[in-house]
Amino acid sequence: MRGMAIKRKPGPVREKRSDSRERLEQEILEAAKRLFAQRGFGGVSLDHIAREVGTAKQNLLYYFSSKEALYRRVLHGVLDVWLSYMAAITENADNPERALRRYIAGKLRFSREHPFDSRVYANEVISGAPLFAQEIRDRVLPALRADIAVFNQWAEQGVCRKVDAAHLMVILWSSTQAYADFASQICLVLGKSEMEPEDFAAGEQLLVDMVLRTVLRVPAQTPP
Amino acid sequence: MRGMAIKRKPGPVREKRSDSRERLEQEILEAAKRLFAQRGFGGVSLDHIAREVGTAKQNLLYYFSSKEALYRRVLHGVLDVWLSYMAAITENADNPERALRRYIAGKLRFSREHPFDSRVYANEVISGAPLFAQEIRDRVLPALRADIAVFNQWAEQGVCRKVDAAHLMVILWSSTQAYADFASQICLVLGKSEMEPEDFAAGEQLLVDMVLRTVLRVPAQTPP
DNA sequence: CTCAACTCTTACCAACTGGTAAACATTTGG
DNA sequence: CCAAATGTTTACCAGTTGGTAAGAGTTGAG
Repeated sequence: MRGMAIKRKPGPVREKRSDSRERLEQEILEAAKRLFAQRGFGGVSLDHIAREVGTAKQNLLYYFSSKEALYRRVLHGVLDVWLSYMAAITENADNPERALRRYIAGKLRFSREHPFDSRVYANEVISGAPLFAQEIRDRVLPALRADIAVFNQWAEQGVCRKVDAAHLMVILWSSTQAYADFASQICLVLGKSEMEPEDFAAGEQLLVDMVLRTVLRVPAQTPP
Repeated sequence: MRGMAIKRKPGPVREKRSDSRERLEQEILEAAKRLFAQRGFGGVSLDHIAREVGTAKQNLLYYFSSKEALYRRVLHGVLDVWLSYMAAITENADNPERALRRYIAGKLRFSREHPFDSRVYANEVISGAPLFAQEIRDRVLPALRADIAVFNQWAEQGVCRKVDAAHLMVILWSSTQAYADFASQICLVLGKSEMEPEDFAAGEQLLVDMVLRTVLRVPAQTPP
């Protein structure tokens, strides 16, 4: 299948890996992510994941040295995605309203587009982040601290009301996250079997409204 | 053949037989709750719970007919506690500001006083509430619907701005819940090893501020 | 074509899983 | 006091767990 000129580039420090290897590795990670999201680390067996991918458990252990190693890889990928949606505030430090709007929109988009990533993250944090605290410290906290710093700067400049930025981030983070993690409950509340784009839009509008009313000095131009 | 005991049903037929039974049963439920909260249903073994209580796995199965039965009992208890903290809105339907203040305070008190209950609930919802959807439908939804109805009534009476009550409840619910479920992450953000009462107070103040600013027509008397 | 590296499968394993059956122990009512 | 009811422990089970060892198949560069 891969007869054509395989343009396996020099690659990062790795040796030559065939496309199929990379593809299967990715498939395993995807399946593992879905299952870990639903049942947590302890609730999933290697066999379970392997069957999902259509291979044998022992083959997973060829690609990943242990269950924990696989889980760590999943977590790492989750964090990559998560962080990629979170840069709005520092990128728009000159415009609080735009920064907040984009941040909320981004986090909600993450919840909609990557619900499994969100749930893996949530599961890990709920169990006390035993394997992940360090990575959170190293990668999430700096980003969060930067956001908080921007908030405080806005307050000092008088552009914004002085609010507790850390707790504001907690509220933003948790309520946007809820649209992925607690989707099954939100569906029950809304009386639907699945959330639709307009439900995310409604949540976004309300949350943006709440935050802007709280943070901005000048009333924001939100619809009545 | 021992004694004349015919096939003995392990299930409890009598209730007030002895205090010790009730006490141990409660101990088991508590330990199970703690472990399920941390690792989810699939991540905990009966043996694990039994050792925590200081008895043997087989004895758990004397008190609870199966692992799932035990888990259901835990969930049921969790929901009892959860609901007991949630009546503020309908109880104060005549006073929106007081209702919202008490609701938020109550939910946060629940998160502080019953973090394990909160996490068990969260775990169950994240995995799609496979064993719990019915009970949520029967017990949580009516309460939530009643709250939403009160909101809409306020809006119709012109006491409040018209907001999407369902999504407001999602935001309230998730952000208060976060102070239990995501405590480990909040601690990292706050740079503490454990949250203190003043952290809950700060979160409460901000959340109340946000909600009242959004919902009330007359600016609330929150501190600047 | 050849051979070594890469990928996958078969065969195991000891520890653990939820659960059953029965023996043993303790409490309790008469 | 004694027997029945209640509570706890021992013995066991078949299936699953994460993980190892080694062999078999496949691939591609020379």
